[in-house]
Amino acid sequence: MADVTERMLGLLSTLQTGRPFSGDELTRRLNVSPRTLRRDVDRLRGYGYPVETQPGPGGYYRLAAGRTMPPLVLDDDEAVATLLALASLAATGTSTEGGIDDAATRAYGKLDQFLPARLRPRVTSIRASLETSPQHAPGVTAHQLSVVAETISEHEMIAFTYTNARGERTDRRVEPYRQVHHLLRWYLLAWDGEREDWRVFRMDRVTDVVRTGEPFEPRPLPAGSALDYLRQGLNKGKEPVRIRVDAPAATVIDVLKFQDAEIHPIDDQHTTITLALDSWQWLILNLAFLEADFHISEGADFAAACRTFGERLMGATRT
Amino acid sequence: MADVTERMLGLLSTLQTGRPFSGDELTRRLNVSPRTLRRDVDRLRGYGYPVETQPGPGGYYRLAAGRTMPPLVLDDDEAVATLLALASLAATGTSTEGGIDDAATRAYGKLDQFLPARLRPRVTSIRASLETSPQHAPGVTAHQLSVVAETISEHEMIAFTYTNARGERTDRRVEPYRQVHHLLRWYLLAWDGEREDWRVFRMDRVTDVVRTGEPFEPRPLPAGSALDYLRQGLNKGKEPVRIRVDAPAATVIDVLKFQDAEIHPIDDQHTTITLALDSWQWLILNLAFLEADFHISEGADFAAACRTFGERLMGATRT
DNA sequence: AAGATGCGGTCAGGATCTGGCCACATCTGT
DNA sequence: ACAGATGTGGCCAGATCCTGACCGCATCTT
Repeated sequence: MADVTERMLGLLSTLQTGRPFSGDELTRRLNVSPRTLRRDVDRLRGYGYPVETQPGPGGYYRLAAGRTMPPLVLDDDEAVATLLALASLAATGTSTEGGIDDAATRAYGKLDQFLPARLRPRVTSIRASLETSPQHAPGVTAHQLSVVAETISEHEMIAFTYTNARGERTDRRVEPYRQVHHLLRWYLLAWDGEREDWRVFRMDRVTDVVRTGEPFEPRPLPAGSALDYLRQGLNKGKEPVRIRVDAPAATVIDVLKFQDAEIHPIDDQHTTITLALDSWQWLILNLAFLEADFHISEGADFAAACRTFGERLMGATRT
Repeated sequence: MADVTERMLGLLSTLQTGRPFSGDELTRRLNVSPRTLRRDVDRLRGYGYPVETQPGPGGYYRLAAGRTMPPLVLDDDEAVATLLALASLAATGTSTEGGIDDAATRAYGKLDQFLPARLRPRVTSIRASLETSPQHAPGVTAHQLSVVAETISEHEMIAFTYTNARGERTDRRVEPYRQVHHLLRWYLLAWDGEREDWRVFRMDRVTDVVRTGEPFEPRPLPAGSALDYLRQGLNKGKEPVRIRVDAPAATVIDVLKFQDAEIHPIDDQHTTITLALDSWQWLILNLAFLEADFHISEGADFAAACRTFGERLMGATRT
């Protein structure tokens, strides 16, 4: 009895010629019974190969090659971009069965079979010459993301188990609205009925997703986009802060150009910054780049965060 | 446990990427024991696929060029991964005409034609429900990357103009060896004949690539991999820093995801970070986000910067 | 030398495969 | 309409293969 995989590879090779073969002919080639041949054909179909048949006199099995690889209208750049996108995603994850990175790896290994013959040498040369830096990111399964996407489209509630950052598990039942990809993480924006509020979940902490079959009436999103809401969630509160800096206004404007702040010169060498603080860490980064002394005139919470972090920095350097 | 044939086809796809994979990584992807993996590799060898290995630290399995691949189909997860990869790459860049992100955006819009009809509803629902966060990264054209890949494969010298970080332009003529994707940037590892040494170039600073038609005799790479050499080059002249953090490794990995650092757990609640210091300000930002105590074990310059900035923060809060 | 990788034999238990048999569906040619 | 030649899929008992665990070993790097 031959190795099954070997036989399947042989059958694939035979069928990829695109010719029709009668069952009788295939059983002779493979040296198996007609029943086993039928199982083999079913097996190929299970893997996604579109094997066509026709019963009756002159009946046959045939691999519908034209449907496996439909004519592609990707131009050269698009094909290369697809390849590079897969290479990049393949390097992002934990190499777990079912993970997106695993699926991306396999797709990356197959892509040339879906491109016109003229692009194959290019794919081969890119693959041979490209290295990607591994990037650790929490695993999410392609299956879970696509199930959730379908329930969003169909306005169907889902239930799942959520594990928060401290390891506590809760069962949730929500209306799903958007999935967001942000800084190597996948998030779900959903309405939580029990809490009567919007919630953002990290998809790598979501397990045991179940489709409830229960439809919901869509409600308006809580912000312009799910991404906006996600960002707001990551930045709590907005404390008014005023800082006097020992630096010229022009310097301050240059360093704080990505910060939404009001900047006024006091004199040639001193400047006032006024802003609504959303992240003390990002403001500290800007102040670090300024490399100038400063004084916090307003903003007790920010001052407290600075004191705490300052103490921490001093403590870190003690031997 | 997957059907053996299915698993072998998946393993073939994975190995076809040309990358080296450790046994550990493959066992995780395939969800089998190490012993079974070894049998699978033997099985592939028996079918004529030349799988190379290297034992010892950094050991791996890799598929050498040789045997033709059987016809392969995209499974559901692979199709989803392709879609997500394109979505992610489309959001990464500067939206410049000709850039990879531009091509990825177009391919993302065309993916349906790529896929069997049964997957179309899934693609549609993912597209409708997914948002991706824009990520600014230096732009590179798909055309340039593929031209360079071809010259690497064909051992052909290229000429180009290079603009360094200070804006100075030089003409270069080099032997190209590898393109590397690392932390959102594309690099080229090449041998520079004039300088008689290896050089790493950022591809977004490379312009006016010209194929010279002149072949070169390949020389051995300067390190185990181009990525290793790239890391050494990027780290050259930077201060080695070692920090002990009172936080679990998983938390640290989460926060330092865009930092090129080695992160090792000491125990459940303590972690060591080892890195070459690029910018003390950016590292301080990461440490601020960690919200945990830490101690600097190595890196006198960094410690001094922390002390100075700590004093500045403390001074800023005095009334 | 220690440790991290790959290697291959052996075993018991479990899983899958096989050919034969059967009733059935579909198609073509007379 | 019918006969015959094709493909279809369930069921069964017996045979075969696969698996993880265990073990001792080889190779490579630091």
